[in-house]
Amino acid sequence: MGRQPCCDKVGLKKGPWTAVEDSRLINFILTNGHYCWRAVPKLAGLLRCGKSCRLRWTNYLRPDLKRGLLSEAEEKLVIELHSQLGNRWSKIASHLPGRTDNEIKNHWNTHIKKKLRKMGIDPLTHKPILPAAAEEQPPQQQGDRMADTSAKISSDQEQVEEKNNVASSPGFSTDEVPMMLPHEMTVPCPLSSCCSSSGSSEMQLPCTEWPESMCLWGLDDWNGAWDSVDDKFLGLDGFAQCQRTSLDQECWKFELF
DNA sequence: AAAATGATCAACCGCGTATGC
DNA sequence: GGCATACGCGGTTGATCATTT
Repeated sequence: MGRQPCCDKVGLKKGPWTAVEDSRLINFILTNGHYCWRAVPKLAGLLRCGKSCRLRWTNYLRPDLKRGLLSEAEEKLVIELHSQLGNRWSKIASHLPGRTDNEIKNHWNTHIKKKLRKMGIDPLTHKPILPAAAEEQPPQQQGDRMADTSAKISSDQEQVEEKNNVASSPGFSTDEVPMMLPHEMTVPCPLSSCCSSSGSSEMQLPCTEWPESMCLWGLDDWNGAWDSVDDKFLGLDGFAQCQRTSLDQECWKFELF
């Protein structure tokens, strides 16, 4: 018996997500969390399957995601973890807070593989690949080179872990999105110069441009309007609404209501 | 300036696994 | 134990942008 499709695909939308769809999904999860991905699209008013919603949330919309290229230290940590774990991207991602398995997988295939090959290392086995190079260097030296690389990577891994405080934080697999309630959400600002984490349990949104230009996680056409009189964001179509309550370390705090 | 090629990454697909009945 | 269902994972695709010819 064939496997049932994850959802009724008739009439469901595929392809790139629009800003409106994004905002609907964000608002739904911010206000309700997700107890069942299959139910999310229906309840959020989206013509998508639950799987697509989950992927969009975990890989792009989740507020704790870092954006941008992996740093050199992160790259080396990925290499080290890949040598131990293989293509278990979600496991690897769990060691890099704010990074997704998809992001790491893409980065591996587009950047890291090439780098390793340039270094004469097989990205699959993490061992030297070039027979010519093997002839040029005695085995001991090769081993030393690998040991050096490993040692350097381990050192960098420590730096990354220290930097990200991995040891003390309960890392979770990127697809294992924890149930979060709105009051638990913090939203790192996409503008790097803007925010620093305050540890507040309140929802925080970027301060520099928003609300004037509706700069919310890059959603320039956030579907709603800012009420400058009451300092509130009034959403449309039943979207969640929030109110600016205070300024903390250059980040406005918001409370959903 | 236009076409060809390459690089990047968001999104999809299908399979494996966990869970509940 | 067997089946149905939902979720998670990894491989792959394809659209878009950048670079080269």
